[in-house]
Amino acid sequence: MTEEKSLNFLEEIIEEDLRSGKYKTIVTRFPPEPNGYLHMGHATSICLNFGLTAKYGGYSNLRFDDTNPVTEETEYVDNIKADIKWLGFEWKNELYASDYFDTLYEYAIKLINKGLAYVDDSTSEEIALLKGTPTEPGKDSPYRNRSVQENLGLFERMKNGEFADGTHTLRAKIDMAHTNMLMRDPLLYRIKHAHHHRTGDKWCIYPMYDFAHGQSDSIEQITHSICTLEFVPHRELYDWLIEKLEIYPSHQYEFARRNLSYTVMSKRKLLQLVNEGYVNGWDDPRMPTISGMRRRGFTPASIRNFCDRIGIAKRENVTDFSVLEFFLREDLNHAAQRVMAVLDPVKLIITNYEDGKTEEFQSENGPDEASGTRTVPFSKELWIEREDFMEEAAKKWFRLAPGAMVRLKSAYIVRCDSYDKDADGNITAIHCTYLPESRSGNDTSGLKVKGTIHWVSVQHALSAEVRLYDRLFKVENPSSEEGDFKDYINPDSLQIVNAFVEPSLKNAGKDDRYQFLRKGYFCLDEDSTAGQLVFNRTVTLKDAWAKEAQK
RNA sequence: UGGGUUAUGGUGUAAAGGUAGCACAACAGAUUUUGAUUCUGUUUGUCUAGGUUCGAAUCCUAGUAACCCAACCA
Repeated sequence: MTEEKSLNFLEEIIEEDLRSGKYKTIVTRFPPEPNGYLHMGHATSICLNFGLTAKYGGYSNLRFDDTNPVTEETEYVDNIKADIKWLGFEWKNELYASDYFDTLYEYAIKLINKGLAYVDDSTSEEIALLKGTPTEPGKDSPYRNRSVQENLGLFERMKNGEFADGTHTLRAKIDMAHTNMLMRDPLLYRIKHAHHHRTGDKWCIYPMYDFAHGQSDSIEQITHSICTLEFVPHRELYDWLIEKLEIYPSHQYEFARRNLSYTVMSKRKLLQLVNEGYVNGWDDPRMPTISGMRRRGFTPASIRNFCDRIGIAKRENVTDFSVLEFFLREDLNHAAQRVMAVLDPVKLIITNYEDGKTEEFQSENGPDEASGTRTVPFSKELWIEREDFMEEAAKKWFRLAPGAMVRLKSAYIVRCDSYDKDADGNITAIHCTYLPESRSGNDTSGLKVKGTIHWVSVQHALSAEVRLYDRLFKVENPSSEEGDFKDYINPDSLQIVNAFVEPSLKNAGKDDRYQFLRKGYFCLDEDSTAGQLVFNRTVTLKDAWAKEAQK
């Protein structure tokens, strides 16, 4: 069986580079800025960068792009590393752009000596003004033609801390009339008297992204530097700097960032959700962050499979959330232990079952024979799901209704005889008779019932808090709607219920995955304690009845 | 007449002049002690207009639309 899988455009480039002998082996890097948490968009990049070197040989570095000390913190570094490991990837070297600050400083001096960089005393407003606009050329700064000696002296004084923040910058000397705004004498260094999470107070000048990223790539001899489409205009500058500096020629390639429907994926927006209390932190299970998805119960494999399947290209896109859910369910279907839990309980009383009697049934743990069985206790009074009973059976309804029969999973067939209602019209109890000869495993009743429902024995049940999560936004693309994206938050994205779960869940483990039969996939939340079980719903099961009911 | 990038079913992604394919979604059916899973089948697409060619998603010409670029952020 040779299944031919087509290549994406990056794989094509790499295969050509390998074939032509341009490279013997490839090196990529994942370059997060340690100023926030990783999200699903980063996962795409991680899978891509690490996946490429795994496929073609070579290795990937983890490099923190820590050139802005004001926003960056070590706490983020640790979380980012944990997230990448959890996703299942290993970097060859853990590196920091700040490791290269000395080299970068020398590069700057080289540029000054070549007459290709100058110190500008303009304020940021003045610089912006002289920059022009996309449709109008810029004008030269009055400081543009300083001598090499003067520039050298000023740059050194910048480094020595003789100037206040914002008073001087080092700029490349390219062309103020260039059609590419980034080539209009871009800033290379700025003054920031700030404490850096790694270099401390050694520096008060810090390189800009454009004077750090490509140079770091070059220093690490990255062969394929992969980034998102908004960096396309930077490539011209990326190449210019490498050429003028005469350093190892890394090459930049761009792909379109991945968007997911019903969520937002920018650090800025996610930060707002956290800061303004719409969610409970970066790892809130509704967040598209790696940590949030982990807490929600996503598996690393489901995320990796998703990234592989949706592919990579250069056009704008919004991937349907259902694709992610598909890979989640696919993985969980095999990984999850089956258990019974009733989320919206109503009491079912078996009138012809002996008072005080208890039986034990064996129920399968999973779809594969190998997953084995577990013991579930049964008695006269059970909790069942309120939605599994209808006073008047609908068309195609094959659950409980007056006169109707259902199978209690792994136990007996019961028939509904009557039910109790309170003054408000709420069902308070359902009375049934059971068929002793329909015992699961040796059913001699000869009856075939269409419906099977889950249950939990009242006297054996454990109570648990269950957090039911739904999509965070009501619309597919909150960012493209009128007004503020937060206006489209789904008010029902979290619903907390008190459920009854089968006693085997007493020993639920942190990494265990469960399928609450017929209800969805769940995992233990970190808020869970010995006295109070707390479960998160990862994702529901597909529900054919819900669709039928809508008709 | 700023520059750049991109256009293939509802969504994502293939097809390097030769049968428009795959996945998700949707729909129909079979199996089912989970209305799950599994299995079978069906619907839906090349931005527009010209041109080259026996033959065009692909090549040419002219349009159109969307996105990115004017942070001492990355």
